[in-house]
Amino acid sequence: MTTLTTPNQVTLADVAAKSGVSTSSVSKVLNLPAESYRMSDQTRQRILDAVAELGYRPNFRARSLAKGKSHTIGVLFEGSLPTNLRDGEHGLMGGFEPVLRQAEYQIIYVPVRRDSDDWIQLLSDRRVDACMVVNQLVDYVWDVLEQLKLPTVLINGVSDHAVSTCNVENVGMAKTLTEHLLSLGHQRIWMYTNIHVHKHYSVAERESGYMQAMSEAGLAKQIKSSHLEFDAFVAELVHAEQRPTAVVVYQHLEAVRLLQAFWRVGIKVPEDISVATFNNAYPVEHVIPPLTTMRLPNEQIGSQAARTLLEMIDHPTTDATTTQDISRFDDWELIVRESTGPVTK
Amino acid sequence: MTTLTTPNQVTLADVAAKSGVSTSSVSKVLNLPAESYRMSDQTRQRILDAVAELGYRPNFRARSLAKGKSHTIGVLFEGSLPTNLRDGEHGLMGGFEPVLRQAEYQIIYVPVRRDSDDWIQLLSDRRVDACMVVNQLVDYVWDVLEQLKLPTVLINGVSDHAVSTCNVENVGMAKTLTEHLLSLGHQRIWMYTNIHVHKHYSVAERESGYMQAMSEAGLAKQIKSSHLEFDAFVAELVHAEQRPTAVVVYQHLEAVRLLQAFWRVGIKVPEDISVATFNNAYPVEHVIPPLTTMRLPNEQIGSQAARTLLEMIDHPTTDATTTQDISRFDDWELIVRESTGPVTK
DNA sequence: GTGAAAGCGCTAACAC
DNA sequence: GTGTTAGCGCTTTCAC
Repeated sequence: MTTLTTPNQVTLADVAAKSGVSTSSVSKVLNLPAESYRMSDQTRQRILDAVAELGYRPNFRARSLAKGKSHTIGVLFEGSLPTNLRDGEHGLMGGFEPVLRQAEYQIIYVPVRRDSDDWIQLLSDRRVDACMVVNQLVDYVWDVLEQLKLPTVLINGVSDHAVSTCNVENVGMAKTLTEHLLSLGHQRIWMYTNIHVHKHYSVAERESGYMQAMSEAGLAKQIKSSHLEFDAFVAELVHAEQRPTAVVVYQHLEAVRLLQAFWRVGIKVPEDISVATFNNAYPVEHVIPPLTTMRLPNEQIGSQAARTLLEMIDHPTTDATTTQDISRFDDWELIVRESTGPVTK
Repeated sequence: MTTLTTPNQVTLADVAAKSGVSTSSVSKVLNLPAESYRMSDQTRQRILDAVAELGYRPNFRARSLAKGKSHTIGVLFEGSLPTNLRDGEHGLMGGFEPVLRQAEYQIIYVPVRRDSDDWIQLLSDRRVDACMVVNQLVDYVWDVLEQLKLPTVLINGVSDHAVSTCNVENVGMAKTLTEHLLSLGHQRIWMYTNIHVHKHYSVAERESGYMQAMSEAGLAKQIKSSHLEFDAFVAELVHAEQRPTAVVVYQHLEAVRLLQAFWRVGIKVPEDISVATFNNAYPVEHVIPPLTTMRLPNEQIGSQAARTLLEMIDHPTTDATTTQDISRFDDWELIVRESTGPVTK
């Protein structure tokens, strides 16, 4: 921790005056690599001392203006702040904020909407240098980003457009989760996704992982993946003549609700049915019973996305497609809790 | 929705050129009230047309530089993003963001720490115009804000210093919640606060409300407010020779955990014990059983805080204490769910 | 090795 | 009524 000096409005000129040089010399010392210009070690030291002594910090805005770069990146999402951006201490934010802060980038969070252009104004007013798009890149957003020629990284989404993406490897993850249930002796395992809420590439991928695991276990005939609304699904399950003994739920929000729904009708978890889901976010650990989940590598994804973006900003290519890089993260982790147990009959 | 024109880098000069006037005229039209200068309606209209036609938007940074104000406000908090800032769609953010956005203020979220001065650098680099401090104003933060002479509003906290604050009226809220339990016939009602986690002025206030309600019901002797660690409290309650029939929990996080703890030891909610808490945040509605809570007026608080802050920025007073205004919000709401029920024995 | 000067896009005082 | 001018704090080119 440096001394808590008054973080006053010291300017470059003050530093220059104090060290008896011009502002341009100070600027060089502060911004350019030492090799790229010539200056006596003496002067350099004098300048550095003055900077330290005055507690000088560059004015972010003035610098942006002069450089013609805003040093701001926009984080775009549809609707309200996605829960995977942050849960508790973690989430994507935990990954990209430190990286961007480190690189002295400012972040603005931008909710996008089809029927308004507030968000376009915002991107425009702030002259953002680049964007991270979270969870999906819809067409009207893509159109704008392309027009603005903004470097873009898509996080946790897929797109037909030539855009770099950072994603979870969902297939393997879902397969692992399903295999956990299989290893407990379950055979009638359903999968549930509230497709009305979650329209996302990962739905198909997780289903695919579930199906692979089932097929490999010789249970292809048992495969059943429901896309009903929540209440309809509960009704379907409860009244099934062959009720499943386990269910893989696409997302923790529905899993939590499912526990409550089962409780209402007297179905015991895990005795009557095991429940497993994705995303080790609050409150999966604190519900009744604690949920077995897959921890997603959100922080890694976030930090990789930020690094990719910085890279794109530093090395702009005219040919957008060459910068496109697709990362898949597979360092998820199965966390077994009490919502899954051995099949009982 | 205006037409989606390319939000290009149109400058004031472009507008000036297009409408055949000087940049200062354009600037006047855009920034000053019509009464404060003279200009022919014709020219004004020509300028307005050009602005519209070119889709001109001022460069936020250039404007800040010229005005010497950053048009940025810092939202300060200790540790990680407080949950009351946002839960789901609501929370304090839902209150202040629209107000500040409307006033064209930018928000930066600043985690503060005693043993580092990153955050001071951040405030300093960005030359924030003012601050909102969330949940508590600790001394080392106050010292800095005072030194920087930053207008400040404290949200959901109290302070000895002369600072404007926006708070919940906790006493009445806790009293109402306790009265709900009393009206169900409960007499042995405990209160629980994990004081190791929550060190906050509202702890005492909520306790006070609880005590008032108990006293007025002639149950002063039954008052018991525990400050133990979570597990110790559970143990104390479970093994009490006279177990309470209801418990008021300071915060929803602990209430959720309490439900789980009771489930583990076979205590039924609400048959054996009723649980009531504060903060109608996720997942109180989805746990087993759904929790009775008080909805806090977070959005109102947030928007009031933002308005107060803008006011302070616009009308700076040399005498800080005169600007101090204390608001207490009491439009909370009791939401009764299944975790509270009539006393059974 | 170092500094002068122009300019980033805008605002505001002051001329005319 | 409208334009000129001088900055805001910084970067960068280029001259010395």
